[in-house]
Amino acid sequence: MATDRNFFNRVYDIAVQIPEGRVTSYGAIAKYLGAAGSARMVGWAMNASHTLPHVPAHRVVNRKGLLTGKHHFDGTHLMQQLLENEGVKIKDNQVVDFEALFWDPAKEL
DNA sequence: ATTCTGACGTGGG
DNA sequence: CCCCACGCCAGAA
Repeated sequence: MATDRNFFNRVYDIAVQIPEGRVTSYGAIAKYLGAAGSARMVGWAMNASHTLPHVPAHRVVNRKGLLTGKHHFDGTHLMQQLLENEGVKIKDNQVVDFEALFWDPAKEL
């Protein structure tokens, strides 16, 4: 894995900085990383985050605010519960007031 | 090395 | 808003 952790590290670095009760999109992170258009890789990195100590992957959703990655968590509703626990309301696998809770690294960071 | 596949995004209709 | 097709790059078989 030479291609690697550097890319993952970058994603984690951003994800970890996501404030509680806030959410962001893969594309936003990807864009901030300079990998705009390759948002998939961000998701891929998140997959690897599964092995890391603590990465708030539940705060990362797709551009529609849909909890696309909830399937990758242990439970089926773990991601939703985590978000709701932070004050983020979920409606039909979708973040309520997504635009209001949206946290753009390129803008906030 | 070749071939999918994938936690996405964008553009066109 | 929805649906469809393409692009994008990294990793696994």
